Amino acid sequence: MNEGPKIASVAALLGDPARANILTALMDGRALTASELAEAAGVTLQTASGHLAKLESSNLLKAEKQGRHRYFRLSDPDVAEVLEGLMGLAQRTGAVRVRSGPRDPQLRQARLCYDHLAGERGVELFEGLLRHGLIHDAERPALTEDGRGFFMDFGLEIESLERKRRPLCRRCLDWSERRGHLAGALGAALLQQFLERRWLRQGTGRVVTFTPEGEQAFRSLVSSGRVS
Amino acid sequence: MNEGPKIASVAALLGDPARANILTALMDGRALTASELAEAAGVTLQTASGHLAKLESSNLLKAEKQGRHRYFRLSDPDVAEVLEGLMGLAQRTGAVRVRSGPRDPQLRQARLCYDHLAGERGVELFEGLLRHGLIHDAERPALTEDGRGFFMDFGLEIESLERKRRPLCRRCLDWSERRGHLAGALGAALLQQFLERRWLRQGTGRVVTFTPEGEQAFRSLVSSGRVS
DNA sequence: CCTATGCTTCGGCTAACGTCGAAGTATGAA
DNA sequence: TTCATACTTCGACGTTAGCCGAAGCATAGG
Repeated sequence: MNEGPKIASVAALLGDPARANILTALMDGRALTASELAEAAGVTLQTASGHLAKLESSNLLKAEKQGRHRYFRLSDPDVAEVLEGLMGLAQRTGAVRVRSGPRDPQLRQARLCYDHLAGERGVELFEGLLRHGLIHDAERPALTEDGRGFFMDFGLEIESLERKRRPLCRRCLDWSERRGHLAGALGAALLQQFLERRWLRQGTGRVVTFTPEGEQAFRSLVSSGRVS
Repeated sequence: MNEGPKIASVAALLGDPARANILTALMDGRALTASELAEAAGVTLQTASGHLAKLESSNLLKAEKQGRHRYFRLSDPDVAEVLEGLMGLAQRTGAVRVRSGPRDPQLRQARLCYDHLAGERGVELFEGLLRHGLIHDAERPALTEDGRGFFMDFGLEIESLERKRRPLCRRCLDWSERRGHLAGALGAALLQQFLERRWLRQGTGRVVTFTPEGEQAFRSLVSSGRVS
């Protein structure tokens, strides 16, 4: 009979609960590591690794190596569209809709990206530092003289950070904002400093939330390039 | 994490080759019987019945009883759209596109619908008979006096047909044309007559093809209401 | 009534695949 | 180098689910 492309293999790929969870976790366009996806899918790392290999070799996912992590994202917006369509069908088949928890908006706002700040706040911070000349070059960021002084005043041991093999500054793509945020040794040290100053509190999982004082101080830092 | 409706169960439904074949066979909007779908899927009737039950209870298919047949069709155009989307993904995953065989167009043109003529030709015949007053009432068709004479001249034993319990005329929905064609005892007898006169030759499966003479005679019948 | 046909249900067999423990590779940090 | 972390590969176990034979309804027609 008349048959188009075989949809069965693709659909079977999407039909496994673990893989479906992985894909839905990536639907907002972010890139996540294998470990994160394993947790999202509720399976062990080995199992997730197998799934990710299948999804990648079917061109549903693209992988990108960054350090010792592998970041996965949907290979194309089309994939997300089909997933959307399937969700539409799922509703009418009686599949339960799980209410989007309150954690997700929080996650987009401020979260840990391995060891530095990501999300809206992470992007704001990065762009604020650039704007006030504390770092320069958005693509290959580096510390300026002004920035050096500022961060040392802020309590960071810049010299010891520079002796590490790890690059001081690095741009990390923020997948919820599709823009850059600050990674590298400086990014990690800044996050630590934020936590020590109790500007930030670590929530469940990767979520971090600003304390009221932290919120105020962060605003000041971003807008004026200074800490009050 | 943030999860929408669970796509896994639906995708798993589409992920079985037999079910995928069933669904793709229905993608053009036609309604097919369980047996036809079993053949299309390449499985036995029992197996297909199980699949159809699942697809129906998931609201991907709607069933309609007609005599001792059950006609299945996609419950909604949305379903076809999602299938289309999956085909798109399937192409890039490297799934092979099977060229549309030559049988399908033939099938749309002229085929057996149980025991009478269906497809484009079936619809043409039905509408020709109506137009020339050989039958009347497209919804609940009945033989006219003119028609009675015509068909008896044509070689049909109308009187014995009328003694049967089976209704003489019946309208049957043609799913490739979405219009009516002639069923009932008269429809069956007409098909028999066409075959006996060698206007029609039975091909593989449900396909029937007109012979050159048959084509000409059929044209004349439809356009003028007479046989030359 | 009877037979034929279309379809469904039941039961058991089988194959496929997701799962995880354990071991192996690669990268980063000290 | 040494240790830790991130990830992959291998192997085996276990569940799932598709599949078909056989038997059971339901409808059509004689």
